[in-house]
Amino acid sequence: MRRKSFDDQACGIARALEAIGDGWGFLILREAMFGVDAFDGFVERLGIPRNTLAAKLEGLVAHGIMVKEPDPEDGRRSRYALTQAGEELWVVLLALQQWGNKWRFGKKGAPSFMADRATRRAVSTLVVQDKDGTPLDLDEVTMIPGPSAPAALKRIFDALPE
Amino acid sequence: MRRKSFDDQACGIARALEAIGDGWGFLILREAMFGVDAFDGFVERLGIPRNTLAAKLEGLVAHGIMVKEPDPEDGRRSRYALTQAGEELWVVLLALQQWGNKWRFGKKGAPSFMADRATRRAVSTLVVQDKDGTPLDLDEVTMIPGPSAPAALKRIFDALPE
DNA sequence: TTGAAAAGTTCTATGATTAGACTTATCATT
DNA sequence: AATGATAAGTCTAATCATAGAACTTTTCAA
Repeated sequence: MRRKSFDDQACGIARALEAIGDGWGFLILREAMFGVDAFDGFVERLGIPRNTLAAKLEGLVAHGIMVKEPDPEDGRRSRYALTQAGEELWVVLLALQQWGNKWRFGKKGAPSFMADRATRRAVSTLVVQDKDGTPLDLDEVTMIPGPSAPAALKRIFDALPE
Repeated sequence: MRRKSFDDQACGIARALEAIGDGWGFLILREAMFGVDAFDGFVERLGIPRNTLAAKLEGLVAHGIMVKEPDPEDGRRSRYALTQAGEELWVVLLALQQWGNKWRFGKKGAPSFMADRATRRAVSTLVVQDKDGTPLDLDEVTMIPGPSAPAALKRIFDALPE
């Protein structure tokens, strides 16, 4: 059955996930951020089935994360590029990578990481902080309704445990 | 058909996605981070089918992101709690939320956001920076093979365009 | 002109997801 | 002690998405 839509949820996380699609979406973005822009490029790098890729790219374009344009130098090609919104997703990918590199490779350590192109030093670890720059822990943070939140949502947040 | 595994990919992003599972995985984590710890709690908050939830929770536990333990005060209940690894995923959720809040709610603005529990001010926007604290842009960053990278992977990185 | 490359589309088999009814064990109430 | 309600799943059926591979169409290069 069709997967339930996350988009109705009044939550940026759900909306972001709806736009990206699924795991393939993240991996397509990863490749796009590091140079791939051709259909067959994604197929080769990811091993994704062609029909699946076509559907995922269509979704990313529909959600304004990528744009599709004909290659001016080769009429056979299409080029897929990140929009501004798409580029800004690199923070999400970095967060995923830092977590995966820390927790999913044992003592061998990570086989790859993002680094400053100039110095070739790893990008620094993301930290969550206060407006004043004080680092925050998960238990110091809560979810708060914004100005546009419907009353029902506010009640939910008031009822939050912990 | 069974979705292709991302786990073989020598990349922290793919490994993280494999562990989290899919969109439901992220949403389950979101709820777990803000107080939900019971099976029915997830069902009610997410509207997720019970069998799907059972499968997702099993996956999260198997990957060391959550733990399942009997409730000492009520023999009917199980409690699902985040492990250290699971808690550290909140950076990923925050990145997703900040992106979704910025790009997916139009001019209405976001209906909810993460805030400092004490001051009730929004957590500050995540910034990618250099080891020295200099902010970095996507085009100043590249993917680099780590010490444990197999030779084949190093060749791939050498061949990276841009 | 012939062949290869690029970007999809089409096809089939199979696994995954959904919704809702059902089961089992435990708790609370009479 | 019996009854009903809760909690956490399991089971079943229909529907959907995915994988894998072959196929089509357009464009380029030799």
